[in-house]
Amino acid sequence: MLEVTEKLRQNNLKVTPQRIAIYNALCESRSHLSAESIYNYLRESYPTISLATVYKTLSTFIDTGLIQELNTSDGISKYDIVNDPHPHFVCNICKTLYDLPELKSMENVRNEIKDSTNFEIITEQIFLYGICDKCNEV
Amino acid sequence: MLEVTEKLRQNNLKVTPQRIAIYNALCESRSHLSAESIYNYLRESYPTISLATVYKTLSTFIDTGLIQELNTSDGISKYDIVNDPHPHFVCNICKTLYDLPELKSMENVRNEIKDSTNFEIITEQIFLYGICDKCNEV
DNA sequence: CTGCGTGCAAAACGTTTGCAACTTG
DNA sequence: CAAGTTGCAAACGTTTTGCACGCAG
Repeated sequence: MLEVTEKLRQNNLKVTPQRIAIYNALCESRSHLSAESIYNYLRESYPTISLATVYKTLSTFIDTGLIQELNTSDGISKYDIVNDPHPHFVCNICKTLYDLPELKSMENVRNEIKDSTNFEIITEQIFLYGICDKCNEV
Repeated sequence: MLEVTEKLRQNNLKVTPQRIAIYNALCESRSHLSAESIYNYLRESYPTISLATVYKTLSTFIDTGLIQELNTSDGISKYDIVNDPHPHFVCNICKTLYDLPELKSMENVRNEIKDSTNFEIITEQIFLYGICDKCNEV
Protein backbone atom coordinates (compact mmCIF):
# COMPACT_ATOMS: atom_id res chain seq x y z
CA MET A 1 0.00 0.00 0.00
CA LEU A 2 1.15 3.54 -0.76
CA GLU A 3 2.33 5.82 1.97
CA VAL A 4 -0.48 8.08 3.17
CA THR A 5 1.49 11.19 2.33
CA GLU A 6 1.89 9.95 -1.19
CA LYS A 7 -1.83 9.24 -1.57
CA LEU A 8 -2.70 12.74 -0.42
CA ARG A 9 -0.16 14.37 -2.73
CA GLN A 10 -1.45 12.35 -5.65
CA ASN A 11 -4.83 13.92 -5.09
CA ASN A 12 -3.53 17.46 -4.66
CA LEU A 13 -4.42 17.53 -1.01
CA LYS A 14 -2.24 19.33 1.46
CA VAL A 15 -0.59 16.96 3.87
CA THR A 16 -1.61 17.82 7.40
CA PRO A 17 -1.20 15.82 10.61
CA GLN A 18 -4.99 15.60 10.94
CA ARG A 19 -5.44 14.13 7.48
CA ILE A 20 -2.71 11.59 8.01
CA ALA A 21 -4.17 10.61 11.36
CA ILE A 22 -7.69 10.23 10.00
CA TYR A 23 -6.57 8.21 7.03
CA ASN A 24 -4.45 5.96 9.21
CA ALA A 25 -7.25 5.49 11.70
CA LEU A 26 -9.43 4.21 8.89
CA CYS A 27 -6.68 1.93 7.60
CA GLU A 28 -5.80 0.50 10.97
CA SER A 29 -9.29 -0.02 12.27
CA ARG A 30 -10.71 -3.44 11.75
CA SER A 31 -14.22 -2.15 12.41
CA HIS A 32 -16.10 0.49 10.48
CA LEU A 33 -15.65 3.88 12.06
CA SER A 34 -18.11 6.74 12.31
CA ALA A 35 -17.00 10.37 12.36
CA GLU A 36 -17.59 10.45 16.09
CA SER A 37 -15.56 7.32 16.78
CA ILE A 38 -12.67 8.62 14.67
CA TYR A 39 -12.84 11.85 16.64
CA ASN A 40 -12.84 10.09 20.00
CA TYR A 41 -10.04 7.78 18.94
CA LEU A 42 -7.84 10.61 17.68
CA ARG A 43 -8.38 12.87 20.64
CA GLU A 44 -5.94 10.75 22.64
CA SER A 45 -3.07 11.64 20.33
CA TYR A 46 -4.46 14.93 18.94
CA PRO A 47 -6.24 16.60 21.86
CA THR A 48 -7.11 19.70 19.85
CA ILE A 49 -8.63 18.00 16.84
CA SER A 50 -12.22 18.99 16.23
CA LEU A 51 -15.19 17.00 15.05
CA ALA A 52 -15.73 19.53 12.27
CA THR A 53 -12.27 18.78 10.93
CA VAL A 54 -13.03 15.10 10.95
CA TYR A 55 -16.21 15.68 8.95
CA LYS A 56 -14.53 18.05 6.52
CA THR A 57 -11.65 15.67 6.00
CA LEU A 58 -13.92 12.70 5.45
CA SER A 59 -15.90 14.71 2.94
CA THR A 60 -12.71 15.63 1.11
CA PHE A 61 -11.58 12.02 1.06
CA ILE A 62 -14.94 10.94 -0.36
CA ASP A 63 -14.76 13.57 -3.09
CA THR A 64 -11.34 12.36 -4.14
CA GLY A 65 -12.43 8.74 -4.01
CA LEU A 66 -10.07 7.70 -1.23
CA ILE A 67 -12.84 6.49 1.01
CA GLN A 68 -16.47 5.48 0.78
CA GLU A 69 -19.38 6.45 2.98
CA LEU A 70 -21.57 3.59 4.13
CA ASN A 71 -25.13 4.58 4.93
CA THR A 72 -27.06 1.98 6.84
CA SER A 73 -30.31 1.87 8.73
CA ASP A 74 -28.90 3.12 12.01
CA GLY A 75 -28.54 6.62 10.57
CA ILE A 76 -24.87 6.98 11.43
CA SER A 77 -22.50 7.12 8.47
CA LYS A 78 -19.53 4.79 8.56
CA TYR A 79 -16.42 5.20 6.48
CA ASP A 80 -14.40 2.62 4.62
CA ILE A 81 -11.10 2.80 2.77
CA VAL A 82 -11.78 2.06 -0.89
CA ASN A 83 -9.84 -1.06 -1.66
CA ASP A 84 -11.23 -4.20 -3.21
CA PRO A 85 -14.99 -3.95 -3.36
CA HIS A 86 -16.80 -6.29 -0.98
CA PRO A 87 -20.33 -6.61 0.33
CA HIS A 88 -21.40 -5.66 3.83
CA PHE A 89 -23.71 -7.28 6.30
CA VAL A 90 -25.76 -5.24 8.79
CA CYS A 91 -27.31 -6.92 11.79
CA ASN A 92 -30.87 -5.71 12.29
CA ILE A 93 -30.53 -6.20 16.04
CA CYS A 94 -27.08 -5.03 17.16
CA LYS A 95 -26.57 -2.84 14.04
CA THR A 96 -23.02 -4.09 13.65
CA LEU A 97 -21.60 -3.66 10.17
CA TYR A 98 -19.59 -6.65 8.97
CA ASP A 99 -17.37 -7.08 5.94
CA LEU A 100 -18.22 -10.02 3.76
CA PRO A 101 -15.69 -11.63 1.44
CA GLU A 102 -15.36 -10.38 -2.13
CA LEU A 103 -17.78 -12.21 -4.41
CA LYS A 104 -16.77 -13.75 -7.70
CA SER A 105 -20.30 -13.46 -9.02
CA MET A 106 -20.26 -9.68 -8.65
CA GLU A 107 -18.43 -9.52 -11.94
CA ASN A 108 -21.54 -10.89 -13.63
CA VAL A 109 -23.72 -8.40 -11.81
CA ARG A 110 -21.54 -5.55 -12.96
CA ASN A 111 -21.70 -6.74 -16.53
CA GLU A 112 -25.44 -7.24 -16.40
CA ILE A 113 -25.90 -3.75 -15.02
CA LYS A 114 -23.64 -2.28 -17.66
CA ASP A 115 -25.83 -3.91 -20.28
CA SER A 116 -29.11 -2.79 -18.76
CA THR A 117 -28.30 0.87 -18.21
CA ASN A 118 -26.14 3.53 -19.68
CA PHE A 119 -25.57 5.20 -16.37
CA GLU A 120 -21.93 5.62 -15.58
CA ILE A 121 -21.21 3.49 -12.53
CA ILE A 122 -18.41 4.64 -10.26
CA THR A 123 -18.84 2.66 -7.05
CA GLU A 124 -21.02 -0.15 -5.82
CA GLN A 125 -22.38 -0.98 -2.39
CA ILE A 126 -24.06 -4.20 -1.41
CA PHE A 127 -25.76 -4.49 1.94
CA LEU A 128 -27.26 -7.63 3.32
CA TYR A 129 -29.53 -7.14 6.30
CA GLY A 130 -30.37 -9.88 8.74
CA ILE A 131 -29.39 -11.38 12.08
CA CYS A 132 -25.76 -11.98 12.90
CA ASP A 133 -24.39 -15.05 14.64
CA LYS A 134 -24.03 -13.43 18.01
CA CYS A 135 -27.59 -12.12 18.07
CA ASN A 136 -28.94 -15.43 16.77
CA GLU A 137 -27.44 -17.30 19.72
CA VAL A 138 -29.23 -15.23 22.33
CA MET B 1 -51.47 -7.86 -4.67
CA LEU B 2 -53.29 -8.12 -1.38
CA GLU B 3 -55.64 -5.42 -0.22
CA VAL B 4 -53.85 -3.00 2.14
CA THR B 5 -56.32 -3.69 4.92
CA GLU B 6 -55.57 -7.35 4.65
CA LYS B 7 -51.81 -6.78 4.79
CA LEU B 8 -52.15 -4.72 7.94
CA ARG B 9 -54.44 -7.26 9.63
CA GLN B 10 -52.03 -10.05 8.76
CA ASN B 11 -49.40 -8.21 10.75
CA ASN B 12 -51.63 -7.43 13.73
CA LEU B 13 -51.65 -3.75 12.95
CA LYS B 14 -54.71 -1.66 13.57
CA VAL B 15 -56.23 -0.45 10.35
CA THR B 16 -56.31 3.33 10.34
CA PRO B 17 -56.92 5.78 7.50
CA GLN B 18 -53.39 7.14 7.93
CA ARG B 19 -51.78 3.73 7.60
CA ILE B 20 -53.82 2.90 4.54
CA ALA B 21 -52.98 6.24 2.97
CA ILE B 22 -49.25 5.92 3.66
CA TYR B 23 -49.09 2.39 2.35
CA ASN B 24 -51.01 3.34 -0.78
CA ALA B 25 -48.84 6.39 -1.36
CA LEU B 26 -45.79 4.12 -1.39
CA CYS B 27 -47.50 1.67 -3.73
CA GLU B 28 -48.72 4.25 -6.15
CA SER B 29 -45.62 6.40 -6.31
CA ARG B 30 -43.26 5.67 -9.12
CA SER B 31 -40.49 7.58 -7.40
CA HIS B 32 -38.91 6.87 -4.04
CA LEU B 33 -40.61 8.86 -1.34
CA SER B 34 -39.11 10.41 1.75
CA ALA B 35 -41.12 10.87 4.94
CA GLU B 36 -41.45 14.55 4.12
CA SER B 37 -42.70 13.93 0.59
CA ILE B 38 -45.24 11.39 1.81
CA TYR B 39 -46.38 13.95 4.35
CA ASN B 40 -46.74 16.71 1.78
CA TYR B 41 -48.50 14.44 -0.65
CA LEU B 42 -51.00 13.20 1.93
CA ARG B 43 -51.79 16.60 3.36
CA GLU B 44 -53.98 17.30 0.35
CA SER B 45 -56.35 14.50 1.26
CA TYR B 46 -55.59 14.31 5.01
CA PRO B 47 -55.03 17.90 6.13
CA THR B 48 -54.58 16.92 9.78
CA ILE B 49 -51.98 14.20 9.30
CA SER B 50 -48.73 14.89 11.10
CA LEU B 51 -45.15 14.25 10.09
CA ALA B 52 -44.64 12.35 13.35
CA THR B 53 -47.38 9.93 12.37
CA VAL B 54 -45.72 9.38 9.02
CA TYR B 55 -42.43 8.57 10.71
CA LYS B 56 -44.04 6.31 13.30
CA THR B 57 -46.03 4.49 10.66
CA LEU B 58 -43.00 3.99 8.43
CA SER B 59 -41.08 2.65 11.38
CA THR B 60 -43.89 0.21 12.15
CA PHE B 61 -44.01 -0.92 8.53
CA ILE B 62 -40.26 -1.52 8.53
CA ASP B 63 -40.47 -3.57 11.71
CA THR B 64 -43.13 -5.78 10.18
CA GLY B 65 -41.22 -6.11 6.94
CA LEU B 66 -43.81 -4.39 4.76
CA ILE B 67 -41.40 -1.76 3.54
CA GLN B 68 -37.69 -1.14 3.32
CA GLU B 69 -35.70 1.94 4.23
CA LEU B 70 -33.17 3.07 1.63
CA ASN B 71 -30.27 5.02 3.09
CA THR B 72 -28.17 6.81 0.56
CA SER B 73 -25.52 9.46 0.68
CA ASP B 74 -27.90 12.42 0.69
CA GLY B 75 -28.90 11.69 4.27
CA ILE B 76 -32.62 11.54 3.59
CA SER B 77 -34.22 8.13 4.02
CA LYS B 78 -36.41 6.89 1.20
CA TYR B 79 -38.96 4.13 1.53
CA ASP B 80 -39.77 1.29 -0.79
CA ILE B 81 -42.47 -1.37 -0.79
CA VAL B 82 -40.80 -4.74 -0.40
CA ASN B 83 -41.67 -6.56 -3.59
CA ASP B 84 -39.26 -8.13 -5.99
CA PRO B 85 -35.72 -7.23 -5.00
CA HIS B 86 -33.96 -4.94 -7.44
CA PRO B 87 -30.83 -2.82 -7.36
CA HIS B 88 -30.82 0.95 -7.07
CA PHE B 89 -28.74 3.59 -8.74
CA VAL B 90 -27.88 6.86 -7.00
CA CYS B 91 -26.60 9.80 -9.01
CA ASN B 92 -23.67 11.45 -7.24
CA ILE B 93 -24.64 14.80 -8.69
CA CYS B 94 -28.44 15.18 -8.59
CA LYS B 95 -28.84 12.51 -5.87
CA THR B 96 -31.78 10.97 -7.69
CA LEU B 97 -32.51 7.39 -6.72
CA TYR B 98 -33.35 5.14 -9.68
CA ASP B 99 -34.68 1.61 -9.80
CA LEU B 100 -32.64 -0.78 -11.88
CA PRO B 101 -34.14 -3.91 -13.37
CA GLU B 102 -33.95 -7.14 -11.41
CA LEU B 103 -30.73 -8.95 -12.19
CA LYS B 104 -30.52 -12.62 -13.10
CA SER B 105 -27.01 -12.84 -11.74
CA MET B 106 -28.14 -11.78 -8.28
CA GLU B 107 -29.20 -15.35 -7.67
CA ASN B 108 -25.54 -16.35 -7.88
CA VAL B 109 -24.58 -13.57 -5.50
CA ARG B 110 -27.16 -14.74 -3.00
CA ASN B 111 -25.93 -18.29 -3.22
CA GLU B 112 -22.33 -17.27 -2.92
CA ILE B 113 -23.12 -15.24 0.17
CA LYS B 114 -25.09 -18.09 1.70
CA ASP B 115 -22.07 -20.32 1.23
CA SER B 116 -19.59 -17.87 2.66
CA THR B 117 -21.41 -16.90 5.84
CA ASN B 118 -23.86 -18.34 8.30
CA PHE B 119 -25.51 -15.03 8.99
CA GLU B 120 -29.23 -15.17 8.47
CA ILE B 121 -29.98 -12.88 5.54
CA ILE B 122 -33.41 -11.23 5.51
CA THR B 123 -33.16 -8.45 2.94
CA GLU B 124 -30.61 -7.24 0.45
CA GLN B 125 -29.84 -3.80 -0.90
CA ILE B 126 -27.62 -3.04 -3.85
CA PHE B 127 -26.65 0.52 -4.59
CA LEU B 128 -24.69 1.63 -7.60
CA TYR B 129 -23.31 5.14 -7.39
CA GLY B 130 -22.30 7.17 -10.41
CA ILE B 131 -23.51 9.78 -12.85
CA CYS B 132 -26.96 9.51 -14.40
CA ASP B 133 -27.84 10.23 -18.04
CA LYS B 134 -29.27 13.65 -17.36
CA CYS B 135 -26.26 14.86 -15.42
CA ASN B 136 -23.85 13.36 -17.93
CA GLU B 137 -25.39 15.42 -20.75
CA VAL B 138 -24.79 18.73 -19.03
C1' DC C 1 -63.77 -0.01 27.50
C1' DT C 2 -58.83 -0.92 26.84
C1' DG C 3 -54.89 -0.36 24.33
C1' DC C 4 -52.89 1.25 20.54
C1' DG C 5 -52.50 5.18 17.15
C1' DT C 6 -52.55 10.12 16.31
C1' DG C 7 -51.05 14.95 16.36
C1' DC C 8 -48.73 18.64 18.40
C1' DA C 9 -44.72 20.82 20.04
C1' DA C 10 -40.37 20.40 21.73
C1' DA C 11 -36.15 18.02 21.84
C1' DA C 12 -32.44 15.25 20.10
C1' DC C 13 -29.38 13.79 16.89
C1' DG C 14 -25.77 13.69 13.36
C1' DT C 15 -23.89 16.80 10.30
C1' DT C 16 -22.75 21.38 8.14
C1' DT C 17 -21.45 26.14 8.10
C1' DG C 18 -19.12 30.78 8.94
C1' DC C 19 -15.31 32.76 10.36
C1' DA C 20 -10.83 34.05 12.37
C1' DA C 21 -6.42 32.04 13.19
C1' DC C 22 -3.00 29.18 11.51
C1' DT C 23 -0.23 25.82 8.24
C1' DT C 24 1.34 24.11 4.00
C1' DG C 25 3.78 24.39 -0.22
C1' DC D 1 2.97 34.84 0.78
C1' DA D 2 -1.19 32.84 -1.16
C1' DA D 3 -4.27 29.30 -0.81
C1' DG D 4 -6.09 25.85 1.69
C1' DT D 5 -6.96 23.79 6.42
C1' DT D 6 -8.16 23.95 11.24
C1' DG D 7 -11.09 24.55 15.39
C1' DC D 8 -14.77 26.74 17.65
C1' DA D 9 -19.51 27.72 18.16
C1' DA D 10 -23.68 28.26 16.25
C1' DA D 11 -26.99 26.67 12.88
C1' DC D 12 -29.24 23.22 10.19
C1' DG D 13 -32.52 19.61 8.75
C1' DT D 14 -34.11 15.11 9.63
C1' DT D 15 -35.91 12.16 12.86
C1' DT D 16 -37.54 11.01 17.60
C1' DT D 17 -39.93 11.77 21.86
C1' DG D 18 -43.56 12.87 25.50
C1' DC D 19 -47.96 13.48 26.29
C1' DA D 20 -52.97 14.32 25.96
C1' DC D 21 -56.65 13.08 23.05
C1' DG D 22 -59.10 9.94 20.00
C1' DC D 23 -60.26 5.86 17.56
C1' DA D 24 -60.12 0.66 16.42
C1' DG D 25 -61.12 -3.74 18.00
